[in-house]
Amino acid sequence: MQNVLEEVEIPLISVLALVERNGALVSGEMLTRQSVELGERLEELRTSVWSMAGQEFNLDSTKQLQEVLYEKQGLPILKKTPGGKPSTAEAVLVDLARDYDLPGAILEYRGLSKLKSTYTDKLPLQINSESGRVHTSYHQAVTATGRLSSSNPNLQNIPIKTDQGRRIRQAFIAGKGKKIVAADYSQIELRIMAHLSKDEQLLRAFDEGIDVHRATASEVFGTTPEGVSEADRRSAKAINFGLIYGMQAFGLARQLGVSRAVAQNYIDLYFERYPGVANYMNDSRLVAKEKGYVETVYGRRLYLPEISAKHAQRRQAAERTAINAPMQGTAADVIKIAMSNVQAWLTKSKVDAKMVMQVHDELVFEVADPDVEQLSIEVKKLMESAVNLDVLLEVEVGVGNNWDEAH
DNA sequence: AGGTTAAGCGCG
DNA sequence: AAAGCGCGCTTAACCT
Repeated sequence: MQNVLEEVEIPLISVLALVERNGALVSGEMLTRQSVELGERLEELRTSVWSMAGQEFNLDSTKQLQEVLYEKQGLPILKKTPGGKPSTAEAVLVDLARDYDLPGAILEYRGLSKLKSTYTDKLPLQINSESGRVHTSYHQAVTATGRLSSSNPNLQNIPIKTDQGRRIRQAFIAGKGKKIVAADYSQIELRIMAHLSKDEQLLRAFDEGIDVHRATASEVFGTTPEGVSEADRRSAKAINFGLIYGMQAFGLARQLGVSRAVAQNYIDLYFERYPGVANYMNDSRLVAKEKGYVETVYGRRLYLPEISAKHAQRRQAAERTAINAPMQGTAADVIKIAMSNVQAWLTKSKVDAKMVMQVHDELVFEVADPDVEQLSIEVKKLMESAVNLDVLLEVEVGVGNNWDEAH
């Protein structure tokens, strides 16, 4: 088994070097403009928070914020940090925002501040003056699961979830006469869960090419697929993601804002409908305990010494890792194989295209206009056929003038 | 002054 | 927050 990984990891070294050298073209001007706008907005928010709080303080200071919220304003302490201090984390402030004005304003400030300090301020400074591009470093031997990591700058956490965040992504552009092509594996970890668990119901869902969250919702909540409400689909999506991470009723309840009993009921129903998945979860824990490690489809191992720990919290954490690592790790193996195959094709085909980024389940290319169609077709084919599992892999390809448009 | 940790949050 | 997995970066707080 080990040699399977060597066949992937060793050629990948040169692919990664090439991707790093290619670099991503980023418009420093666009980002700098956004920094100015964000600065003005943050200034307004700061003043408004100060007036709500009845005092001036440093919004970036956790300590001062704790004093203002919990001592001066007397808001209830819902959770504490591991260090025993009252927490001001996002999830806590979202809770508090239902009953008070201040937490919401703090959250807006925090969100925008993060975008400015990490992205719009910093990325322009990291543009290489010769290439006009940002050249990240990809690390092949950092993560526990076999994923790559990216640093200086990290291009695997560029914003996308908010409108302001997407504006940052819009600064990742294609050169003159070129396009950005982004190719994403669709639901790859869930598909791998279907492969590993051999659950008939889940395999069939992917075979039929249907919306898997909708299918889960219809199974768990006992409706027809067409009759699934938006809320039920959202719950099913949370269940599906939660399963990949080894989440239990407590966490699902928190995620969905329902009681623990209701969450437990959802999980019970799920395992009833997808018995193969239930077995797989149990087997993962057992295998980890017996062998001391778990492995991906291609034999990448993760040793879990704490799987037999007396300390329940640590043991349970190891159990969650035992469940998650084979899925996350197999997905990582798959995209690495795809990257090697895609680069081999790029090199011999002479299309005017470069692989410029990898973001866990996504590959990003910069492609000359005339070659966009050919590259899109070929990359989709190579990614979907990188490996042969019991479940189909599906890749979605998007094209645009910038990274945001390509999604 | 400079390094490390804690808290928080961006992404898959 | 985490009884939800994997990362890296920023600021403040803490320490030598």
